[in-house]
Amino acid sequence: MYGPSTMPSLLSETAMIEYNLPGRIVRVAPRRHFREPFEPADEFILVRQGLLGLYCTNEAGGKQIVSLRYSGEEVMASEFPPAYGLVALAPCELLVASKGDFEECLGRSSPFLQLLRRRADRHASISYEWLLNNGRRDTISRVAHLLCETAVRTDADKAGYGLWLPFSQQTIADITGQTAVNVNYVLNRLEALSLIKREGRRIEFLNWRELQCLAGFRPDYLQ
Amino acid sequence: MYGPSTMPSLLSETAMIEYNLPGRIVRVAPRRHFREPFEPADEFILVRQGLLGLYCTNEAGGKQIVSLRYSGEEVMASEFPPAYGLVALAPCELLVASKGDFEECLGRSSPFLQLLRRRADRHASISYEWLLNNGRRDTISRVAHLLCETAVRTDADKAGYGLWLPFSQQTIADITGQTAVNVNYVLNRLEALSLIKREGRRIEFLNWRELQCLAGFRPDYLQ
DNA sequence: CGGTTGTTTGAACTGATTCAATCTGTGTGG
DNA sequence: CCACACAGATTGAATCAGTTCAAACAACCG
Repeated sequence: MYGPSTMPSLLSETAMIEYNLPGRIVRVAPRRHFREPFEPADEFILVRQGLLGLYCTNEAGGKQIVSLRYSGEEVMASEFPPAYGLVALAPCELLVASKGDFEECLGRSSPFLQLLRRRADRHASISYEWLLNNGRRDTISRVAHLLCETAVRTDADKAGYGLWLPFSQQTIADITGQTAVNVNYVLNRLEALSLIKREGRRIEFLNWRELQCLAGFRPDYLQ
Repeated sequence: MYGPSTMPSLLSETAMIEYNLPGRIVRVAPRRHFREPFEPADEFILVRQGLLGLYCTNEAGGKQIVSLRYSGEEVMASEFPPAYGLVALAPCELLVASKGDFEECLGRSSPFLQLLRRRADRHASISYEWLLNNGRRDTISRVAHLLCETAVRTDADKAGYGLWLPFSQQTIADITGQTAVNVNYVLNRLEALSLIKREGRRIEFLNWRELQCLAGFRPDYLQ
């Protein structure tokens, strides 16, 4: 994919994709659905800026966010229309490439393939952790866990100024499988426990160690 | 991987793996843990017979089964020790191959790679569906959904003699994130609704259509 | 300014858990 | 063949975590 001298050495993984894959840039406003469940997904998507959520819905209209793609991460094309749709959880700038171009690029470059395998692996690990979270932890631990994961994935400062949460409380509810009302209670509880301090969506971690413990958070699964 | 004339044409996908990948055969008794969480996973595993569960545990010892691998399916090797362990949910016969041999085989054959990508895709779809299930459906729908999924994945007869469930009620609880006691209630409820009939672990589907509806089951995600 | 999205709070309700006990089937060793 | 152990299934009663419904409030944006 990249010849030894044709590419700057400290280009990040993501830039490596962007550099090699032809595609169009699409901007999506927050809360907009970029793709509905069961629509064909014959395009590869790279999130250049923003945050994309993969969501499923049940018959009653309940929404469950099943995966998050932060800036620099990707959504694979799939052979069959997937059961999940895509929402922009923040203003997004996407690089959208055709499946053909993507496959071609994949066939051309072994490092590119390696990279995507590693990433698929990581997404799977996170799914498993979320299943554990939603299946076997109470709501306060679930929210605490999401805070920890978000801090690590966005590389937030765990001691100083903290984390700017990219989620509304409703979105936290959609991720952790509960109601927005309860998320509000739980955030207050975390604050009452002196584990975090809140100002709007900004979260300051008052006791990162203790919060991880309550959440059962072990960053290993993020590699 | 296979030359046009060196391989019988109706060999299944799985046989294709088995045929090409050197490895040792391991037998695992039911309920035995084949690998604990956070142990290195430097081997590729093919389930030749039986049923393997990938599970995670929380601090309190609660177990969550996060994925199932039926006969013919595989567990990938991973670069880092994964947070999940492996349990045999039925007597298992596994083909265990070294990561080196696996990678070599992968590099050699493009169809093999395609196959594994398709499978990884499917595993991801199932994880997403499980997240929706555990996050946004009540316990009766969750169990109904698992019954439907199991019937389709094991290719059970949906009208006639039905399905032999490979799970104890505790295992169903570990998959659907509830207690074994409640699973028992729920199975009785499904029977009272005349959706299924039970004799031990054998499930007869009295109204497959209606059961799918209650479960919110759409087989699409299984391809 | 008015409309929309998001946050907060209270009170009533309920689905599911917890704890505890009993019962069934199955395999094992004496 | 019986006795025993063990995994699994079943049932009941008390409790509680989290939902639901409803309403008010704050913040944001064009």
